[in-house]
Amino acid sequence: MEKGCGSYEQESLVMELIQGIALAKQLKAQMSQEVLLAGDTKGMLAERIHSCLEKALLIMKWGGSMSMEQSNQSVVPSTTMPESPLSVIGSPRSEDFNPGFHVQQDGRNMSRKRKMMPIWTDQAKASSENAGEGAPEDGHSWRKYGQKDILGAKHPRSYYRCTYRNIQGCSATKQVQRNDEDPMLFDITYRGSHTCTLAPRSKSAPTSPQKQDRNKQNNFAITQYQQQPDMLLNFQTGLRVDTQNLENQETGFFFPTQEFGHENHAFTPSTLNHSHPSNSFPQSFIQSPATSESTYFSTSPCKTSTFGGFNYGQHFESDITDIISATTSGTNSPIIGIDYPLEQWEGFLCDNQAFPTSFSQAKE
DNA sequence: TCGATTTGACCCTG
DNA sequence: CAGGGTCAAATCGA
Repeated sequence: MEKGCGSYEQESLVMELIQGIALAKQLKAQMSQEVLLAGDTKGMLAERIHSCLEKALLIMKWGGSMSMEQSNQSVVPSTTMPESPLSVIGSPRSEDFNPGFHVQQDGRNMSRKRKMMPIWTDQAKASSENAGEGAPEDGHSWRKYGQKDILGAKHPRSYYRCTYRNIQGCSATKQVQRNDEDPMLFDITYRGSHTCTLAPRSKSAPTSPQKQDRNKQNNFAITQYQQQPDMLLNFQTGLRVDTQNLENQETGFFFPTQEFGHENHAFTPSTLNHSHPSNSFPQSFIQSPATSESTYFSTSPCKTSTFGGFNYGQHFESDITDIISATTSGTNSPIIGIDYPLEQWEGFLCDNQAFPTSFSQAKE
């Protein structure tokens, strides 16, 4: 794989992120008691900082992780959101690195692909509108393809895939199941990320030709982890770095995808390896498809998510090697890289020692 | 008519 | 072999 920008800088970034995580943990710990007494705003903020730092770290290490062995230095996420009953899905599943593969008719490929899927869990509370109905709207267009009664579960599990699967080979799927304890809650498990460039359901997010050109220029083309189109849009058009409002912001820390804005998402990668980030800058964010839109269109103000399932286990390396080679050697893969120059990241990181300060979406 | 949903069957994994 | 995940034909509805 081609190296992106210098690994030294990237490693430094990773170190900074690790430090940030540690600091956030400290902050969270110190605040925990008062949080219990005085509401959770600060605690939530700390939690979000922590979670987002972890996420950022994972992002930073994403590319490098491909060639690294499992490390005991993993930054193990220690917490989930207090209100989240979800735990990390820690099974050693990785991700769908090549959504460009069409729908496999071959069962072996399919199972292999299934194994490679990244997994997020999310939890959304049913709104009054959709209470008693299906899964809450998350801004993406899903098509139900199955339903199954799950052993020990009171409610059946529904299976959805991206509507644009056939058109663009988008491999994103999700499973929706009502929570046993609270039927108003939906446990949502996402697999794979959206590779479709068609506009999400609730807003138009056209992919400009310039974006694709710039992607080529950036040449970060790690394509195995595809982006949410809306996320690309966020990066391209809406991202701004706000280093001043952090303390004033009730909701504080916005990740570029916005999902941390007013929803309580806990990003808890099951594994964050710490080793040399020798690969190019990771292009892809691990992002819950639901959350990319949910800030705008959330059906619920009470939503938690957990990211997990990334475990670069023994099978990972061999699996990914095949796919990486397949992907990088090809020229017609549906590459959608982050449309955000690395220099901007670096600048951002360098200019904000207390990284992350605050991402927020520039909304009109 | 076409896209979405339902549902029984089949396949894969552990 | 059991259970979960997906397929695909049948059905529904706009």
